[in-house]
Amino acid sequence: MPAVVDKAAKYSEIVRHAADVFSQTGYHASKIQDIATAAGIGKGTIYEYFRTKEQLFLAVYDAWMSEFEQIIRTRIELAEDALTKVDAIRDSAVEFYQSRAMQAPLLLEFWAHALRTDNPAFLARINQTRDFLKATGTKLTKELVQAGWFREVDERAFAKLESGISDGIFLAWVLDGQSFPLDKAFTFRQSLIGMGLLNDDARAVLTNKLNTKLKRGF
Amino acid sequence: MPAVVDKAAKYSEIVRHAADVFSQTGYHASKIQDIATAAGIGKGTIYEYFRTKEQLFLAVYDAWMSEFEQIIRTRIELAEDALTKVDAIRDSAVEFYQSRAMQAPLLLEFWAHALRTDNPAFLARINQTRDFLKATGTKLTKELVQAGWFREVDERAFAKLESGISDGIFLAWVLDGQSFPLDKAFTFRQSLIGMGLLNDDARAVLTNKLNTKLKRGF
Amino acid sequence: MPAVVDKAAKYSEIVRHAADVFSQTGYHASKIQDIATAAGIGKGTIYEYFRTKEQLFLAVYDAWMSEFEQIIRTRIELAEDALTKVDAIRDSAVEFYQSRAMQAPLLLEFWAHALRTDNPAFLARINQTRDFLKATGTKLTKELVQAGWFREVDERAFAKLESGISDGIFLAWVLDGQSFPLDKAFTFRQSLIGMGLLNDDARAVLTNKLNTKLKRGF
Amino acid sequence: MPAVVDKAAKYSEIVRHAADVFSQTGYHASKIQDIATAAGIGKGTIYEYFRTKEQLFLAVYDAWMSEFEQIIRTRIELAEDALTKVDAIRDSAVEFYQSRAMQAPLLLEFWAHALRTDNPAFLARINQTRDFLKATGTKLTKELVQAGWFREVDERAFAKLESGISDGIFLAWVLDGQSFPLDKAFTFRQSLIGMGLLNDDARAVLTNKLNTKLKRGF
DNA sequence: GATGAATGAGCTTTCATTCAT
DNA sequence: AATGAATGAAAGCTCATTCAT
Repeated sequence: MPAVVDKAAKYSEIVRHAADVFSQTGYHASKIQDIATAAGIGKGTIYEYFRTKEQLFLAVYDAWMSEFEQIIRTRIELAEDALTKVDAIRDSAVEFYQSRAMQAPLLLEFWAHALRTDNPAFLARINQTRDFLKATGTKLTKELVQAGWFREVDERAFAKLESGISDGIFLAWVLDGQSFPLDKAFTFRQSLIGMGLLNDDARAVLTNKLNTKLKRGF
Repeated sequence: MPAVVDKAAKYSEIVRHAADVFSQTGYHASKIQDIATAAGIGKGTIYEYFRTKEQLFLAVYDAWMSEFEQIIRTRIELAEDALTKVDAIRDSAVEFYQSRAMQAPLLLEFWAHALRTDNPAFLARINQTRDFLKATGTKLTKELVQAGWFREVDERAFAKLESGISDGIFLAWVLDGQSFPLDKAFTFRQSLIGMGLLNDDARAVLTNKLNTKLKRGF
Repeated sequence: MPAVVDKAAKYSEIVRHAADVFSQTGYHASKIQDIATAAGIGKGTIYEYFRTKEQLFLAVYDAWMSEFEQIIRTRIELAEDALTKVDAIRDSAVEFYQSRAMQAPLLLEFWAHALRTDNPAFLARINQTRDFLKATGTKLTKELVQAGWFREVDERAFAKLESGISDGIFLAWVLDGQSFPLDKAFTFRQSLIGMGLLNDDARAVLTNKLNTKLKRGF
Repeated sequence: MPAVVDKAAKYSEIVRHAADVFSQTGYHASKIQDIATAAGIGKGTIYEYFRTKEQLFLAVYDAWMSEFEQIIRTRIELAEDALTKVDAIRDSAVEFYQSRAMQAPLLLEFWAHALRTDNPAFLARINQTRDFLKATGTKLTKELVQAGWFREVDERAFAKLESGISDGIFLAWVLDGQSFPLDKAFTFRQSLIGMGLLNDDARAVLTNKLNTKLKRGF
């Protein structure tokens, strides 16, 4: 009666340990043997589940991003109005990244690798999440415009920018050795954007609160 | 009477070809022999100028960033008022990245490597530019606030965010296969931020123009 | 059903071929690939059994010296009295070296290497055999003194000297291109030493035989 | 007005520093650059005086051995009778080796190299000294026999053995980390040999003194 | 299915030697 | 004569991947 009975469970088990080892050591410096040892299995067994080390790398990223998307999806569904949804997305991102502080550099490695490898699956997987976020953002922006909160704006462009900004803040956070509070930075950014996009009426209502946040920094 | 007479010139020559090869092939996949061949010199000669492949990588990044900083410095000096300086920085970044579209992925590799290597010089060099940009941004923001254009804001936080946003847009541009015009994206971002930070008076004056840009997207 | 079934057997197999290649070509000039080829295995396989080329060198020496010690141990046990033991040691050394005439220069290389490397295991292994020989010689000398054959002498010093003399003769033999009969040289040395250490009574009995040997030379 | 004016002086200068570097680091680990730096000259200059690194190694050994031979020659000439000459040779060897304790391992390396290189000059140079010592020893032994000190003995064999014994003691001294007094060991050896070869009359006279030395050890 | 022994392509780095100045 | 920049052969070692058991 082994703990792991089916292929899918063992697959996940390997991905889990690969994620640990890759995160700790980096993709290039990690050895298949290390992962096998961490997973308590034989080196050859990994090749029963993954054709190459690269495929395993992809699987790790896929697992993370699938979970990330799922978290956002769940939170958005729970949110009742557009403004709450905005907060839900922001909180999802912050929590996801913060809970994976150790793994963060691996995301950079993944992006770098995706731009170099011949395997198109890497960029494809990246774009899958980007597309999801852009679609979600676009839809949400439209709601905010229609609800009268936001002034008119090219929603797709705005969503794309927002997505990029999130990655940029994350990047700065990682490169700075995570020396500033990620949530505060995201909040600051939201105040700034809000101040810009809010309609004059909404803005008038919120101006004090936003001003305070802008002056506070992060 | 050789074409290259002094060590400094040869050093730069090697860095130049290393930049080419690394950009084309990626750091890990590039072989020292490739660089030597590209530079038309012997493999051993490279080691007369750089102790390791890693050091050469660092030199490539250093050369780029030094030039980047210099461009911004020059442009800012030429600018007469704070608003023009803002444009100068934006244009510098856009032009620098666009002229190095091919090399862009290497920057990602550099960041990823910096987070993994034991050599602290990598993160140090990254922070050198980041610090320069943050300092420049902070100073400029203060000017804009004092000149009455911007409302009050934590300047350091704002500069840090702006720097992160630039990287984020760049990242999105690279990962998207440079499928959107970088300058338009930067302009869009500037309009958005401007709309948020501009004082009510300035905003009133510029609102039409900014609205148009926000609606146009990128 | 491979010819070699367990790790220990393969280990010995590699050591055996390494001994051949090292002996033929010398340690520095031998390439790991040469040894692998000689052993009919892949280069990488050697590294499954030995961490470095140096370790393999040590293993070769260890195998030789272990066998050498074993031969002496066995012979001494078979000998019935002290004088026969003396002959047993002499014969063991002569036969061991003669049967390894080809490998002899490698011993010099080993000694030279032991004095240079940071790895203390080399000198340690050398001293293991030296200590064994010194202990054996000391014990034997005591027996000869107590039995009344030898006059009084500092046994430890004598054993140490004897050990050094053996190495010295071996060294001369190797450097002379093995141009004189090793066994004759050892016999000559034994006559000389015997003539010096024998008690007056024993000496009187053996004087003719010893004189003959001394006049005969080698 | 340079300190070194002629080729011969510079040649010696290079050999001197090469001896230092080789002794310290070992032949294989020493780099030509190190020697050039130690000698305060350019790397290329060494090649004006020595065709290869190997030739330089040979020159170092040659310089040492020439000096060694010269010392013995001088001392023997100063000695008045055969017995004093014996002491002169012994003292020469002891002093030479002791004054070069640091360089001793290099002699081993030289021997090992001589047995491996294609260059016959190495073994030739070694034999030059060996022949000198054997000739000197043979002549001296003949004198001692004729003077009635020694019993009859194959003088060439004895001289050869003595030479080997000296190297053997030296070897033991080096491998033991020079942990015993070299002069005492040589004296002990001389007592032992003397006790064996001395004629009955001479032996009777010296027996007490020799017995004491044998009991004292080293 | 699981394993790990075997493999060898691959790559950085070293350093003796050359030779243009 | 002296130099040191340039060179490239050379080799130890790694590690992803295979495959016989």
